[in-house]
Amino acid sequence: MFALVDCNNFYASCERVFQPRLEKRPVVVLSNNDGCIIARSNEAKKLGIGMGEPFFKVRPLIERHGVVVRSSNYELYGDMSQRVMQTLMRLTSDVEIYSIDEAFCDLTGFLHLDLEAYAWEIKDTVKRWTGLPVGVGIGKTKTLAKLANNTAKKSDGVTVLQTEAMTKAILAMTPVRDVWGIGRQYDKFLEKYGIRTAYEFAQARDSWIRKHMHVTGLRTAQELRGIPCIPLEEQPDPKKNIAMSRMFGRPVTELRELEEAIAMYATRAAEKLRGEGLHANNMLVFFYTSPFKEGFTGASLAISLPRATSYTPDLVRYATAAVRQEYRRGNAYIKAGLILSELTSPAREQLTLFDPVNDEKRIAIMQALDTVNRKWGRNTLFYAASGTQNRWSMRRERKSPSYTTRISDLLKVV
DNA sequence: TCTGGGGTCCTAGGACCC
DNA sequence: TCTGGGGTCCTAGGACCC
Repeated sequence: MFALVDCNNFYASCERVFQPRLEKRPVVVLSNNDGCIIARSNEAKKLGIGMGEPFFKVRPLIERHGVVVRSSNYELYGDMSQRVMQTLMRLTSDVEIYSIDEAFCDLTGFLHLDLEAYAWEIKDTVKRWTGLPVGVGIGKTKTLAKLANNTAKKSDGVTVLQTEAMTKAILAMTPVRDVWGIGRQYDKFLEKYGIRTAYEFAQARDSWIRKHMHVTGLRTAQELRGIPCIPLEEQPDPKKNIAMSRMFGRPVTELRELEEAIAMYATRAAEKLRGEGLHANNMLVFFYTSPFKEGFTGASLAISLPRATSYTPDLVRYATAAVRQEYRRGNAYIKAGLILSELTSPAREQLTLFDPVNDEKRIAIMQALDTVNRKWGRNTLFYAASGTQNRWSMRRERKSPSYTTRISDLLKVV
């Protein structure tokens, strides 16, 4: 048996923990650059504010109903997420952190318990220790636990798929697009063949599913039938890509600003890379103008690095060179970014024959840099290439304080 | 005027090898 | 009458997830 624990309206709920006056009020959280709606409290959902909708489109509705709007505050959400995960690890043994607001638990060692009571204990404890509401779904496979969690959200917060009959009943009630692994395209496809519910999908012929939806689709069907195909993964696999991209706060036309931005993204990506203990062999640099406007254009350049590296100055140099090569005067760029790929572990890399590089010195410099920035905050030390003004940086006009991660933002009780 | 960011897996098809 | 068989590696693109 697996449990899926999922925080309700996670970002919106995080905002509420430290501002209880937002309780019962509609709250939404915006994406980076204050562009789209990415989280909504139940009250906001009821008003008809859709997930992913551009802020400017729903703005009249939001103002009419006095909806509370927040820019996203990942410092806060990341820290609250850790608290939830730590709580779960105290309550059960095997936990897979699936996303910032969700975790799977393997309940193999807990089958002697009353699972429903146990689910309630998880829910109540997380609420008490972190202030966040969660839903708990339990089923024979991860896909069924997900499904149960879906149901839990609509009822009182806990659903356990104990018996075959109950599982079947819930499958028959669930639209197939709500199944984990079935997205918009497959939903459309399945509808053509008259498959509308999770139950109907689970009944489809294996060879037919395999042919049209490949092995992943077949796995999903098997899981719905109660046959586990997707194991719990406690240790995350090493990352295969590290990306860093942002929309600009306003269009960028100057080469120098574009270079600054990409230098900053390269710096941040290099930090992530070192955090994973990996080196990159490949870099993709891209930037483009607005796809919503006439004359949409952009550039992307893949660079095969001559030597695997996580050394910030190297990455900054290649990234800015790519920008200089592909930049075209007269374009108003709205977004830029880079992706590091072919990540390898330094221990098993091939050195080039004539390698003039003093690795020890470079490693020591990066360690010092990371240590200072960890202790004193991001960008305490930074490369001049990323500029000092950053007029292009993203908008975050309605951000709440970093209550749990900055001493200056601590909540004051007066 | 204003439309997010970061990931994974799978397959088909081409290039190439013996 | 009618062009072998069996592989690997790589990439682009499509699907999905949160």
